[in-house]
Amino acid sequence: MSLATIQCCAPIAREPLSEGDAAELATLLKAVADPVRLRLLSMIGSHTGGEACVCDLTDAFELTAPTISHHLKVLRTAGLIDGERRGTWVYYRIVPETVNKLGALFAPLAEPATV
Amino acid sequence: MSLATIQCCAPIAREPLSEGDAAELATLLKAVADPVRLRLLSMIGSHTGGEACVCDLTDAFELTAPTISHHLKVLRTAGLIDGERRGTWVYYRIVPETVNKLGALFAPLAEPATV
DNA sequence: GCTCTAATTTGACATACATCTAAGCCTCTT
DNA sequence: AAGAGGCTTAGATGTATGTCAAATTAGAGC
Repeated sequence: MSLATIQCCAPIAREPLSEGDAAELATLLKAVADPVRLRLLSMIGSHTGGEACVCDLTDAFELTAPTISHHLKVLRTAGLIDGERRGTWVYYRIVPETVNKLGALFAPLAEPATV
Repeated sequence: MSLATIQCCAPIAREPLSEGDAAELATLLKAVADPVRLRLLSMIGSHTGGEACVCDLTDAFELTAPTISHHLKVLRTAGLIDGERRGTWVYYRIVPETVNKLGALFAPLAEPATV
């Protein structure tokens, strides 16, 4: 790691995003830019075993099952979660690699060391 | 820092977000969940001196000045950038604290150490 | 096979949003 | 003070999106 990598700002502020990268990242960000989907994501990720049943998620909101299902589909299409049917129920879990993409985009490259 | 903080997942996956926190974060994320605004943010942040003139930004897109102005306003309202008029031109710069909020939300709490 | 529950899909609707044109405001220059 | 350039605001319009009700698929158990 060179000194050049030590600076104050996130990767998004290091160099201009290409049009293509921006479009791809915007799609990912749109998926999480909703209060219900943020809560779904955090509920799935923090649930025991790292996975949650749709039934648990639906009960936690004052929304209909189709609406929750819609939001889960948006998250799954974006690659943020992955679903699996086991018997009667469907379980979702987080895809950490995709979440990390967002973390990398906004994470500061270094702490404000001595300053 | 205790051992408990060393785990695989981002803070969003640590515990369920409250309704209020989710709403606040969603507002912030909506501001960046647009390809034009992502590029604006990265162009401003990576520009020499950490600030960019609106004129530079407008020329970089095939969009009208009012549209760019609108996007800048969205970013500014979200607290992601801050603008200042100096003479004829208006300069924008990034507000790192706000960007860091997003970084903190999605950043893994620890590297996949030995695994 | 039939029924019940879990979850998704479809279609409709109201709202939110990205974009443009036209108009207005601020600053510098002449 | 009058004009010109830079930027924002206001209003209009087409598209995208969040939500629900109704219909559909899938599995479990009787």
